[in-house]
Amino acid sequence: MTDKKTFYITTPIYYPSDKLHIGHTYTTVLADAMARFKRLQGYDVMFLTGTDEHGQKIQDKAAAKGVTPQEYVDNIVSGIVKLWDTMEISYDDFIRTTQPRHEKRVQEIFLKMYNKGDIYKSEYEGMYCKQCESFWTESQLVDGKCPDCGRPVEKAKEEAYFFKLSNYSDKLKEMLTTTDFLRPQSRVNEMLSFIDQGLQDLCISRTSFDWGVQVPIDPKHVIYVWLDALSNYITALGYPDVDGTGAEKFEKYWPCDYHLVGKEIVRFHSLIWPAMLMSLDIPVPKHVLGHGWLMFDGDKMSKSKGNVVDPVLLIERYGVDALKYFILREYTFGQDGNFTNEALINRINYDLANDLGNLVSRTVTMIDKYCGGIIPGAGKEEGPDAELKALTVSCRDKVAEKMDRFEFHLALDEIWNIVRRSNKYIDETTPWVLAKDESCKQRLDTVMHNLAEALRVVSILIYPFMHVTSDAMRTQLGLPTGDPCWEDTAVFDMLGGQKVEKTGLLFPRLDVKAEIEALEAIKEANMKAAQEAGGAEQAPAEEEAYEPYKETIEFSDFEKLDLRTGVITAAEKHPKADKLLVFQVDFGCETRQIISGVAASYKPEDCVGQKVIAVMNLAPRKLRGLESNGMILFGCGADGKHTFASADCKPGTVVG
RNA sequence: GGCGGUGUAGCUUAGUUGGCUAGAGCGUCCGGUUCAUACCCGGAAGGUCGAGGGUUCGACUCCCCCCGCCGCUACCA
Repeated sequence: MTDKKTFYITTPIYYPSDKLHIGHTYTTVLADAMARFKRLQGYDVMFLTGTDEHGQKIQDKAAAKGVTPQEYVDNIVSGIVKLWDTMEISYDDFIRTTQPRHEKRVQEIFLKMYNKGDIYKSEYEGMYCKQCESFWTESQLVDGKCPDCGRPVEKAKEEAYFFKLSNYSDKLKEMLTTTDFLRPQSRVNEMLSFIDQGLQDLCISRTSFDWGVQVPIDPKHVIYVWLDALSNYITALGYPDVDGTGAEKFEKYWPCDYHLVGKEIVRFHSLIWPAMLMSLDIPVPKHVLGHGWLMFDGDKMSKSKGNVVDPVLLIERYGVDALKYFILREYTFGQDGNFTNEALINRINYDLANDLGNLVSRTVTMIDKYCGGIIPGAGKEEGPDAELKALTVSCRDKVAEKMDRFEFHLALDEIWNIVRRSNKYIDETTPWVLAKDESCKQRLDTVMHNLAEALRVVSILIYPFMHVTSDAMRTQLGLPTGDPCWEDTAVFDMLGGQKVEKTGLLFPRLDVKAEIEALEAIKEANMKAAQEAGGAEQAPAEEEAYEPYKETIEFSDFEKLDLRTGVITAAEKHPKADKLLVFQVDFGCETRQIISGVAASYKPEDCVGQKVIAVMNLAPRKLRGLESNGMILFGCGADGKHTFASADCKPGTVVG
């Protein structure tokens, strides 16, 4: 038992159906830096990450590969663990939703909520996206497809258990408005307006697949995604205490200090998750932090485009610390960031090689040359000494302040102020001039001492962000490596007598042009591979091509459709809807008004004169106040673009 | 359409409760230095702080309106 203040931070648990990319790396690196920083400050830290391994998608993928779901996820998860090892992520626990410790507790959580009366059985009907494991109401669909991933959905109906999310609307609103639970603040309004539109109860079980945690009171159901996945944050701490071993960790670390999540899952973490906890009568987390996405050359990264950045490749080329530094220094938490190879190489060269690396190199070299390799003790203060000292020892508070606001980039910038000031200090004191004059030996020693001190402090401050480099610096300064002491950043004159050790360059300077060419070449190869990928398991675009056929129908079913050609005689934007165009279509015998959701693909004026095929006998329906009488057929691309389906014949011709 | 965010030098961006010549990094130009990874240090040029209007002694900072971009959300028979 200690009295240390605790700090609990989590990443989302990742879905192991694909290789992780730099987006996952981003979240995890942020969490890792924060965890390491808090440990350095003396907190008792619990840093949790893991994997969310259930669901139909994994069951399907495993089946396609001819392995069991467990074998399938074991394989991928081992890769994820390896990646975090490579990245030297300092997690304290790695939870997998297929572990017994999780499964039995999720069942218990289900029971608790059920006994509370917050879970009821009903029937779910909706459009289901396998990829996202999400049901959507028809109105949520985009072009009849999953609004999240754009893939086709299928109608599904099944008996299911529901969580009374709607019961918690008021409490959630109160939580969001009276606390700083959710950051950045701009997301709060989005959540509030989402609540105001009426929260629907949440479907939390499925019967259509069985790769999941069994519902304890109804074996044919498995617990479905969010109840299973979100619970990891407490099951990992041993809640609920199902085996009588006590939930010490839960007592100690809950409520969580920070759930770090990408902006795409902010909603689940700030509505469903707290509501679940309210149902369980346990405190909600202190904060949910939504961060932005990393884009690539201004584009959203996606497998199908082949512009996914592979962290392993970058680590192999530049080292863990370089990649971490770049990620933490270049981007602002909460905002989207743009990843470019040029920015990466530039950061490495300017900040790491030129500024920090070169500073260490020149300092150690001079101590070697001028002081026989031994760091001199403190001397008389003069000239710029005071300024260097003051800046150096005051840095820690500024860093801590920035870190408390998750401003990693500003925290690093603060540290680099010491680096920049030190380089300037060398120019001001000109040690090489002092070295030529024996009478200046004392001053020279003092200058060398001060530089070594500044570097010592830097080596501690960068530890949470770049511990490999921190250790390397300390080795060169003749200091012990391993966990440095936070308190040592507040004092200046600690060194004297240590033997410096030249161990080589911290960061070699890169040939910008050559590196970018090399990275571009790799990217080109990836894009080409993505395009040529025959394996349907790769790109969504490929899956699109193999979109499963719908159920076979009889000719008599087909005959029910009345398809005819027409020509658009007038088109205008729907006055009350952004995505809708209102067409007047001449079918020979009559002109009808038909509305289509294609405003993103066509300008009204470009549609006039367009020959179309339409379903004539579809029941009329009002859309935002205007009646649509029939349906015009379009080809629907994966990117949401529509193309008119047409036959080149005169209006009114029957299509069949 | 509703709600919210955002728009600052060529690029990336700081700017707390309105107040000294709007800061920084990269790029560009000029100069200095040689301990160091052709690095480092200094200086300069470059901003109508998206457009317009208002409040004020004074606004990048507050108010109104407009434009651009982004997010959430509604409409896609």
